[in-house]
Amino acid sequence: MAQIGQVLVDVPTMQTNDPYSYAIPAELEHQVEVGMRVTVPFGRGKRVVSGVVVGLSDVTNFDGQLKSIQSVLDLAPVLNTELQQLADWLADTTYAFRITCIQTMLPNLLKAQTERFIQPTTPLTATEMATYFPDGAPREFDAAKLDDQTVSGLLKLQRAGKVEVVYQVKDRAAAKTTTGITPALPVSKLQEIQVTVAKKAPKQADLLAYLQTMTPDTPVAQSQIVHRAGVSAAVINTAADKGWLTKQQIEVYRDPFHQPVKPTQPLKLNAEQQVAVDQITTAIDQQKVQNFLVEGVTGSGKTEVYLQSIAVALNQGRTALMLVPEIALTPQMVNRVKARFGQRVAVLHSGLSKGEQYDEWRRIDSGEATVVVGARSAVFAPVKNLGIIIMDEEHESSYKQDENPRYHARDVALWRGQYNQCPVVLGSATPSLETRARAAKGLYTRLVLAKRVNDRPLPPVHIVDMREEVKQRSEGDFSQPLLTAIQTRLDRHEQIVLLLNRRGFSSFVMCRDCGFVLKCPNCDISLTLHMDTHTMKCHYCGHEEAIPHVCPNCHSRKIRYYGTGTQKVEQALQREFPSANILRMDVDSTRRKGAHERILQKFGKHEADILLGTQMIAKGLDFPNVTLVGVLNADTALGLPDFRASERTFQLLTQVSGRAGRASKPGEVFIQTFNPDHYAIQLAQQQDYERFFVTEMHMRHQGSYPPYYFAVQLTASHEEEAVAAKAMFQIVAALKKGLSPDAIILGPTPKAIARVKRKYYYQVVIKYKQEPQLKPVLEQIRQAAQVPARHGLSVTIDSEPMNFM
DNA sequence: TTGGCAAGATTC
DNA sequence: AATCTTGCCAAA
Repeated sequence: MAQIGQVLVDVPTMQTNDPYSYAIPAELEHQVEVGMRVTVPFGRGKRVVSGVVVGLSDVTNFDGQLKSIQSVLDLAPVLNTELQQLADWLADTTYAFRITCIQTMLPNLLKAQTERFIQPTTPLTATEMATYFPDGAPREFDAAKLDDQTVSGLLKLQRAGKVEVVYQVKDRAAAKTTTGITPALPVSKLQEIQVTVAKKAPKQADLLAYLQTMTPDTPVAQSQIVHRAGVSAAVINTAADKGWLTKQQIEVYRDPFHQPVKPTQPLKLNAEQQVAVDQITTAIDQQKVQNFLVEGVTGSGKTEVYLQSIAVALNQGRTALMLVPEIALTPQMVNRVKARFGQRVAVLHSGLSKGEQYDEWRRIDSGEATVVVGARSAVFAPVKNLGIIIMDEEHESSYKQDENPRYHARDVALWRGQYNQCPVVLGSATPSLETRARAAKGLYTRLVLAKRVNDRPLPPVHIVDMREEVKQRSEGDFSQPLLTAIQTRLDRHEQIVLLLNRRGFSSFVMCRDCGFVLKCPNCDISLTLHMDTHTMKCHYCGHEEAIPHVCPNCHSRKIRYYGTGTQKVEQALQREFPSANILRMDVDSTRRKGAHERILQKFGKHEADILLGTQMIAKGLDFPNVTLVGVLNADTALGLPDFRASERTFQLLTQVSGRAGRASKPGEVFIQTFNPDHYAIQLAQQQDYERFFVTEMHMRHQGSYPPYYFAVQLTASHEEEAVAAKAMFQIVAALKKGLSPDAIILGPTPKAIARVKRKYYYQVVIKYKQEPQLKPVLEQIRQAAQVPARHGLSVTIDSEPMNFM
């Protein structure tokens, strides 16, 4: 039996990034396993923290007095062997702490929290008791919540040894329980009683009859019995008193899906779909690590290919993981999977409560659920024996996490495919350049679905040159052709989707006399006007203030709104079409839980004529009555300092264009732009992904950008601009010294938005092809960043960054 | 000398 | 992250 446990403590720092050795006390010897969470004493005081056992051994190379594991938080490991290895790989490739990686992989509820209490050790004076312990009991000790005087007073008492701090690690993982019922008598006996009470107490007889149908020793929830036997809780209580049945607490899953889904059968595939399914099937059959790129235009039936591929894996007794972007994880989508695979499906996404997430996680962990559908973090679902991994809308930037660990779900999916010897299927109508380039190199098998399932042609796309429009009409967000087109649809009672590209765009307040722009006091960006709350808000830190009526700079009254916010467009639109019903969908109108779905449902039922929204309306919606799609400002993203600006614009325009005329009615698309000649817009009009790919690859080659080069972004931030800048210059010096001359170092430069939440940001981007010294150099920078970190300087490393802002 | 505080080191 | 340790200041 192992004597020593290697524990990663829940303290995310460089110094504690390696496991610490703890003795395993005899009474826990048979309980502790690798992958379990434990609590351990940590530090010279009485501090207790949670940790994860990552190894067992009989020896340790720590030459000191070992402390003992205090308690075990799990009955079974929460990390299986695969996920343990994955955590190590993740920490290694993303430059994140190992414990942070593990926390990210586990459901939120398994993140134990420590609480600190302070209590007297010796009788205190009456005054001291009254001042510090008014309740006469130990109190929670959180320096941030108490005022300075109380804190210093308590610390003084602590130094005098009169009070002590005690720790408690609170595990929040709690399965939901309900009252369960088991028959307490054999069937024959129950039947006997049933006959005697039949006349006088028919309800009791009903209950007795039901009890006879139950499997012995298998409790059924009381609520179920009330429902099925048609008896009240009072009847059950009486029965319990008479000793006919016993009550006990049983664990149940919180069921986030109340409405039953009607099962569906596999659809007939067209030739292209069949080829795709056949190839994927072969890979599953042969347990081959063969990865696929399914490149299918909107409406080409990618989902059906996914579903039938999943069915193949399930038929072989294996499991399936399907990743979709959070925004596409609508009930529409989830129901399609549930309809095909029923109870075997588990869904993981942020819309579920913590408890529901934990329950879905347990259903997967126990093997009860064999199909997992979820957003980014679902890639860590504890599914065993994976037969296929699918990643839909592969190009979506939301697959990359923009906090530590900065992982890309695609990389994790490929790792798990390798581990499980199963194919990974990446699907998109507009694949990322990285993926498409890898397919070109033969790393992925490319499966093209060029035909739309109903053979409907893609809608005609019109480009409206807004430069001309502005010349002719003075101002406004709508061009004449678009207004005419909207009117036509309204007359025909057809629906319209209008997209306002909000990336890098907002409505701000500017003084027309002196040019003063109202800015956030904490961040380096202008405040956005919000008409619903009648305030100016900062989109980065949440700062809020009143709308000025007089310019704070020159006291002019001519301070006006500029730019285009959804609310402003909605008002203008309403003015143009007073009788039209408009639904607005943006960050504000969808903040409340489920608001997103409610708006879509309303629109689906044709309770509105026009759906006006931001990026979020571009994804996966299928409304047959929509015959017109308008993009109000196609090019606001093009000017951004990001080498993916063209790619994002092309993807967005192609995706929205696919939203028009999906059923029997023909559709039409209008794209308003100030850059009508830009290749991203031209090629989106022609829906020509291949030519866009070739053109953009050429641009990337010219600029030495991914996918020709790898990229790493380093960022330093501090409240004082000079400190952040100086740190970045030192980092650049270290990079230049350690890396080969072939590495291209861009910067240091202030970030595009240089100041966010009172901090200044400086960044540098390294582009490289082969750089064996990169990892050690970055590790060294990470080490060096530990010391100044406490003075408010933080340094982050982002491998293959998606966000350059 | 004491005691109060910030910077630095240490945590199996 | 949260202690404990160290080194330096001034008050007493």
